[in-house]
Amino acid sequence: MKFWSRYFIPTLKESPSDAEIASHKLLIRAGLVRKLGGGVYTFLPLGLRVMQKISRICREEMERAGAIELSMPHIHPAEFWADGPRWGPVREIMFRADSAGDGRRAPREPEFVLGPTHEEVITPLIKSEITSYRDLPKNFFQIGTKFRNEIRPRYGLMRAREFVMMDAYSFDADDEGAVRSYMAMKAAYESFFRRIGTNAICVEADTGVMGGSFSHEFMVPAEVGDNDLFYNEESGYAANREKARSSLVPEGHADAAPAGAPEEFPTPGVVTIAALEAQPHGVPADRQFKTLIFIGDGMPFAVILRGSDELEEAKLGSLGFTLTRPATAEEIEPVMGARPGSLGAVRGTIRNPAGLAGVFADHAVRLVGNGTTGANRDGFHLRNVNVTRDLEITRFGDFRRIQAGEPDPLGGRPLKVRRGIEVGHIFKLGTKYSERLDAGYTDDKKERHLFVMGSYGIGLSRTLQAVIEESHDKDGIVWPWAIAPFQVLVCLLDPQDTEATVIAGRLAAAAGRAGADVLVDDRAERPGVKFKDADLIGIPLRITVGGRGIKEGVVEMKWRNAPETLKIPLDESEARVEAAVREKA
RNA sequence: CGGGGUGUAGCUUAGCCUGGUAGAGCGCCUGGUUUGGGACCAGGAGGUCGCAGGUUCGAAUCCUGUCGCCCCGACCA
Repeated sequence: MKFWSRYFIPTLKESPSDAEIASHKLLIRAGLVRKLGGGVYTFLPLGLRVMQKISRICREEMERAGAIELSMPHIHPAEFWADGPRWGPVREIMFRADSAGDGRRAPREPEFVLGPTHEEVITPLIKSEITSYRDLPKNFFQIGTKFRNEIRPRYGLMRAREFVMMDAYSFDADDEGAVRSYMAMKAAYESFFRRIGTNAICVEADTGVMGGSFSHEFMVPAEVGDNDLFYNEESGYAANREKARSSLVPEGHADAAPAGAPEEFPTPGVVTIAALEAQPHGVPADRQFKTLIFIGDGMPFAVILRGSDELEEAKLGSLGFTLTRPATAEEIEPVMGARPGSLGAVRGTIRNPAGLAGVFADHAVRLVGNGTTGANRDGFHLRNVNVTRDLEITRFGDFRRIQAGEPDPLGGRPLKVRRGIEVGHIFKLGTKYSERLDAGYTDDKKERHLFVMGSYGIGLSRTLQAVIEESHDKDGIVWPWAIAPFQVLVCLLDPQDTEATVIAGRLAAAAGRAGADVLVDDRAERPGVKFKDADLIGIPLRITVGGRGIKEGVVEMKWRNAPETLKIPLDESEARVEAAVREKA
């Protein structure tokens, strides 16, 4: 039990000017956190209590799923990262942790870095500690601080430079085992998010810089989220934008009947889809082929889309290049024979086909019959172009950015879209890390195999804020019971009144006996101030003890998420409070 | 890192364009009146106007630089 007057809950009437979104304002106004610098926050007592509750539930669910807790260092010798597979892409977000030197010079290369995640630390550890199939599978997790020098920290804890994360790493003997570990984590995540009272949705996700074979994200729906998720409740399909597919091309689709042979026609100055759409040419965008050239690991390749579609660049990851970027006009011309705006993939028109690593077409281009594309000759296009007959396609794939309303890939129902906050991510890594670090075990036939790994993360501090974003009203936070910093607030309106103080003490004790964390507002403030603060900090159950009620022989019970105030006769009050708490807990 | 914005008391801010003694609200302290949804009255403390140069008789205000913070983009839990 805590007394407000002796505790520390610095609430604010006004939001600081640097807070933009509701949850960020409330974090600060309700006295949960204070900013130290950009993306760096102190957890005040109330915020810490919520973090601890979230962490505890997370720990319980991870342990229940068979994961084992450990704790790895926050500073890592830099060579652990230099030896790893992703030093390049990750180093720009890593903090270096060197000796400060003489203040003028710092070592050119970092000696230590602050851990942004721990694959590079745990894999060598397990490599040296686990050598036999008898010790597999294993799944290790930890809950602690991560450091990432985000290019742009934002929205309070939502994207911070220092944040609290649960990260877990599974090691299995084979792929089948790795899938089992992955599924166990997926179930643990679902249970965790449900228990803390958030409505996180699991979606198919892109693996990004982590690499690996497949992945899911857990998203809390919110307007301020920075990711679009496409879904259909009936089919159960859900994926984030980078991964979302739709089934635009019907099963058994055949090319349209050719209207004739491809025919070159002059299009001086026409270098955009829109220009070709306009008169005098009048070719609708969805009858055009869009030909984009990228460089993948140093080699140019082409991507073909419908003129009306946009490329989803993340989907190029499926091509297997480790690094892709758009090609420059200077790189394109020698290979294609023309500059951007006049490009195409019609057989025989590419100047140096051997110079291309491939021509990859989005499935949707198959819908284009007798289309128009660049002639690989500046100022000319080709009409009557048909996919199978005319285009030089290495293979089809999913490359386009999808739109809400398109048919979902499972049942063809319209996809809906909404914004979401990514709070958790699970990856099936496969052998990417174990291969690079040569981490493996010996099986019962004395043969050596690589560990098949998975890695799993939940942004716990981000989750805290996502819950606020999801659960607040105009007056303040509405905490779910399980993670509320206190579950019961006994609001003692007049702490000078001895009788009321005694009653408040008894009710607080009763709530505590029933298992609630209790806060007693014993401040010498006016009732209005106390009520406003109570709503702001969002304690689920408020018990008001005041002179007016006592005169009537009642105390009042009010749930934060319900409008009505219940009057409870004094002689029943302790039992009623206990019962209310037990029902929740 | 590119683009935009902003920096004045613990918080929210006015003043800046058009240079001339730095103002308000909230919060805080004292006294009084109040006391069931952010009370009222009176008094008070608190600011080298982010920092460094420059222009000027004189700079919060104009100029240059620099730093912090916020927003938009790529990235992420």
